Parts: sequence; C-alpha cells; structure tokens
Amino acid sequence: MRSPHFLDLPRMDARDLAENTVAAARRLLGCVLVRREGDVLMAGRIVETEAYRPDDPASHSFRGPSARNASMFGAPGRAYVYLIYGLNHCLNVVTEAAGTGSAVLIRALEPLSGHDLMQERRKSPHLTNGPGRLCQALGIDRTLDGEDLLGSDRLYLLAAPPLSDDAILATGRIGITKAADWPWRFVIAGNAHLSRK
DNA sequence: AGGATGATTCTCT
DNA sequence: GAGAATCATCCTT
Repeated sequence: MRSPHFLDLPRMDARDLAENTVAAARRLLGCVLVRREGDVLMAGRIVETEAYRPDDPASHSFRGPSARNASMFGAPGRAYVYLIYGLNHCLNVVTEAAGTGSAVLIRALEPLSGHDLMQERRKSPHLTNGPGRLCQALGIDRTLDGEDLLGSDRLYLLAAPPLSDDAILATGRIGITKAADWPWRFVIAGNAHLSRK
C-alpha cells in the first residue's frame, strides 16, 4: 500500500503540540511542512527536530521573553523564526500552552515538491538538510515569525500518521554549548536528508 | 556606547 | 577538521 500524496494529509492539530514539547518533537517527524508563494508550492517531510524548553539553558526562552523570542511564548502551532550568525534563519514550531516558551526546531526536511525553486535559491545540492538551509530553500525569514502554522496558507503543517518508536533515533542537540548532552534531537533513523551523519 | 555571543554554513586544507 | 563570514540581540560599562 502506497503512502498518500502529501496534499491529501490533514492539517496538523494543535493537540499534537500543546501538551509536551519532547513528544511534539517526535510527533512532527514524518509530518509535512508546506510553503506556498503565489502559484509555487514547496513541501518537505520533516526528518530531524530538536526540543527546547524554558527550563533548558540552551533555549532562547531560558532568560524570559524579549522582542526577538516573543513568538516562542505564543500559542502552540505558531512559527518562531529567528536570524542566527547574521546569515541564516531557523524555523521553530511553538509548543505547549501560550506563555510557556517552548518550541521544536525544524532541522531537516526531505524535499517533496518545489525542487526547482529550492535549487535556484540554494545553489547547492544541499537543499534542506540543515535548519538554515531549509529556510533559505523555502524562503522563510522573520516576516513569517509568528505565522499560524495550523491556519496559514503560505506556511503550514500537515499531519502524517505517527512513526513507530523504533523508527526514531534520539541524540544530543547540535551546535549548542549548554545542555548539549540532553537527548532532545530526534531523527528518522537512517534517513538520507539529515543535517549530520 | 561597546563588546561578546550565537539552535549555521561555506570554503578551504 | 579548522577558520571565516556577518549582524541582530543581549549584557555589561
């Protein structure tokens, strides 16, 4: 039996994100991120995520709300987009109740649609295997900070059936100096589109 | 007002 | 594997 075309999948439900950020990071694996710009549709299957929580020294929310991270304290299902190293944007899916300050970083996608535009923007064979790369490929920047990923038509999430536990690998998070050993990075085991081997 | 710091990526070697 | 690029943000004078 074949997997359905991604456009037949239902929208992600807030209940999958509102309860527990680590569970949401696992739940998002296999789900589909869709970006629409006018007539162009781009989409990718989420294959790598990381969880961040307010009691986590590596989290942007650790020191409370600010102008930059305000949307991380928003309602579950919103986007938190930030600029890092003055060069790259990163996309998070906000989780848990509004005011909490938790989110899931989307670290890698498996391209499903819109390869031409992604390729044009990336100028590299590495289209969406990295949080900054996938934002560049999909044209995601701070103008999409706070976007409602459960209701928007230009950036939104589609829910795939949950993966089995043995399809998911947990590791330490990447690129941080604090709490790097917390096993809050999740990948689809063996997937070819991860940010690291 | 000034300095340090990144949830990264690219270009070398 | 090391080093640079690059700048908004945050914290310390």
